[in-house]
Amino acid sequence: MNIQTVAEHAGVSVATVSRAFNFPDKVAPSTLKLVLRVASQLGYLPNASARTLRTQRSRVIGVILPTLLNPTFAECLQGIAEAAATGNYAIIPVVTAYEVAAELRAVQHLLAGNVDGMILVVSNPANSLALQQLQNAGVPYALAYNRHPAHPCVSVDSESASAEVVARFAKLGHRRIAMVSGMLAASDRSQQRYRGYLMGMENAQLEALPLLQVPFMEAAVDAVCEYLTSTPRPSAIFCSNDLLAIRCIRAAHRTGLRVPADLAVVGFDGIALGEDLTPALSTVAQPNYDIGRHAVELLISALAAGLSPSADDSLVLNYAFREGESYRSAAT
Amino acid sequence: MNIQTVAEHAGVSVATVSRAFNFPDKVAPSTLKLVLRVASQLGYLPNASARTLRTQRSRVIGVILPTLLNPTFAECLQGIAEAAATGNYAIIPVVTAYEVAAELRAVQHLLAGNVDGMILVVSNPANSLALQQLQNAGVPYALAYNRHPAHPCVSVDSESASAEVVARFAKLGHRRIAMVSGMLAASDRSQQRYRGYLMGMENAQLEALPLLQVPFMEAAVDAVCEYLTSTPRPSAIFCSNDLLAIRCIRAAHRTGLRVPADLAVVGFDGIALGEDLTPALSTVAQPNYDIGRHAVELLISALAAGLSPSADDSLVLNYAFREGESYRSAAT
DNA sequence: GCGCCTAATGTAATCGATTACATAGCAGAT
DNA sequence: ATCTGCTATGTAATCGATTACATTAGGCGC
Repeated sequence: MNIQTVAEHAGVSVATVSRAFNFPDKVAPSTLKLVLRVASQLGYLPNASARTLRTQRSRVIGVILPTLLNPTFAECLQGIAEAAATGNYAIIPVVTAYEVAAELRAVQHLLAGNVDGMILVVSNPANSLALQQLQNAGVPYALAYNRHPAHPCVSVDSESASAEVVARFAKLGHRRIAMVSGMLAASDRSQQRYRGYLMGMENAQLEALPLLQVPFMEAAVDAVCEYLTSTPRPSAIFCSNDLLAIRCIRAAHRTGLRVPADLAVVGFDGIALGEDLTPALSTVAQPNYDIGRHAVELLISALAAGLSPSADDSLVLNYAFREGESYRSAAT
Repeated sequence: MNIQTVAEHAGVSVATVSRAFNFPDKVAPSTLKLVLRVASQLGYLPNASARTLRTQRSRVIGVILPTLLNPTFAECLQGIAEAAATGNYAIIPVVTAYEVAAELRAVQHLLAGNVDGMILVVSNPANSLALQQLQNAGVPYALAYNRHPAHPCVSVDSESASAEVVARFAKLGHRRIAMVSGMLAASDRSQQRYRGYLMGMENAQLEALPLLQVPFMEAAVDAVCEYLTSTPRPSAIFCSNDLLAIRCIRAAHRTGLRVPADLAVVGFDGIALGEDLTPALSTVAQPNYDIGRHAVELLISALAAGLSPSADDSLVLNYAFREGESYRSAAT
């Protein structure tokens, strides 16, 4: 079913049919009604590829993110999906499993796919080949979670947030405050959070403990168990994300420690599930949904104006420390 | 950058360039090398819309699912995404928030978007307008999680699984076994699980308790708290999904009950997070990732053969009862 | 050396929209 | 009555690929 057929059935030209759909007030009201009736009778829907080919605009946004198995990104993608739908855009998500090679492939693939713009969460914007590729292709984009002065980013101030967590721990009397993260090399966020931790410790005049980097999520519980049975053990743990925090709590229980009585645990991300756990997860809650939503809105409004988002458009959203129940004063 | 330009730079015709990309063995090796070199120098990538327009195949799969805020579907989408990428397909996901009107809109939108096929999780395949629409558009599709004899589905036997859960409870001495679910009307899965519960109770010669239907996730904890303080309270609760189960555990703690000592809780879905909770969530683990993956593989292999998946292609995957720690013998 | 077959390449139609430009018709001004 | 200007509509070029069909050039058998 194409525009030609509709035109014939309605006894008008293809131009009129096209206008009926794209500029309804450019055709006589009677003609408009006729065309729309015929079109819906025939079940006509304008062919997206033809339109894209002609107009050079696809109304599709590519999305590149590490994984959907972390609810943080799933929540973010939900925000992206809804905002895109609202703006009449479709999305094509691609997952990278935190691998930079996959980021590059994804960009390449999406570029070939004629997307109008892209939202991405990259490993590290500072040295990302994917972003470079994107820039000299001239395709508009916005980063989510990442933070870099040279790129349009929607993020939160992970560093301050992390320092604040440490400050709270310190204020409650914790002295041995440890940090657990994934591999620092895998993400700029972990790095920022670690810097925040170090800063927080310095501010509190406490000695930073060696960072525990967990290479794989699956290895987390065992690694933390081992860490907790070494002496002297920390009284508080700050985790660079909520999934790790949940595993720390599990590790604590497994080694016979009660949370928060014997060990305080705070995460980072604010996944929705955390609130329903027992103990409710204490965490730095990022507005994951809104990070996605804002990134899309940023991109879409730039697209509407016919330009690319610039670094000046970057947004720093507020985080909120979520009290939870996995955290409290140091035992005395 | 288009095929024309590449052809000129390489001193060949557009047909040769096209063949170099699509049928490399139909051009002389020397020409092939030349064309590919020129193309990569110019950064040429075949325009997807033009190709789609001409070939009538987009290599895009539409995906319709309720939400990404439930890790069940996020895990499934991860499987879909990876399988699609492996098969060289892109995906366009659309979320419906469990609303049938949104399902219909999504189908319409994706049909207009020239997708080659669709994967969907609908509210109820038995009376889905979206599926009808899809069928008379002749677009190949496969359902995930849904179960219906007239459609190609990838699912697990929710009914048997649920009956099995009840049987296990009964075997451990539980007599007052309750079920909590979302609104039954919202999904065929809940209905199947409820039927399984009823069947299980009958098999165990126990009296089924009235079903607690929770209208919104946010209302779950309060609703369950109220339910648990009514007398006589159940000693075991079977939840139609893991998110509810997690909230039941929270509700139990809030009303002063220990899990599993005072109340046994079993969920359904097998979200990855459940394993890391304390107590580890007991649940009917569905292979969420594989459900997505198989649905895509089913669809892709039908597409490759130039036809639509049929109801006969339906797959019933195995579920596994995950023991967890939120469940044990009734107190005596 | 001639004809035939095959391999390599080229020419041009085609997919289905959008849109610049052309044209027709009609109202109002002069 | 003629001209001007505006509205409604039509004609045809165009976007960038794929591919049926045409053409050319060697290779091989006889």
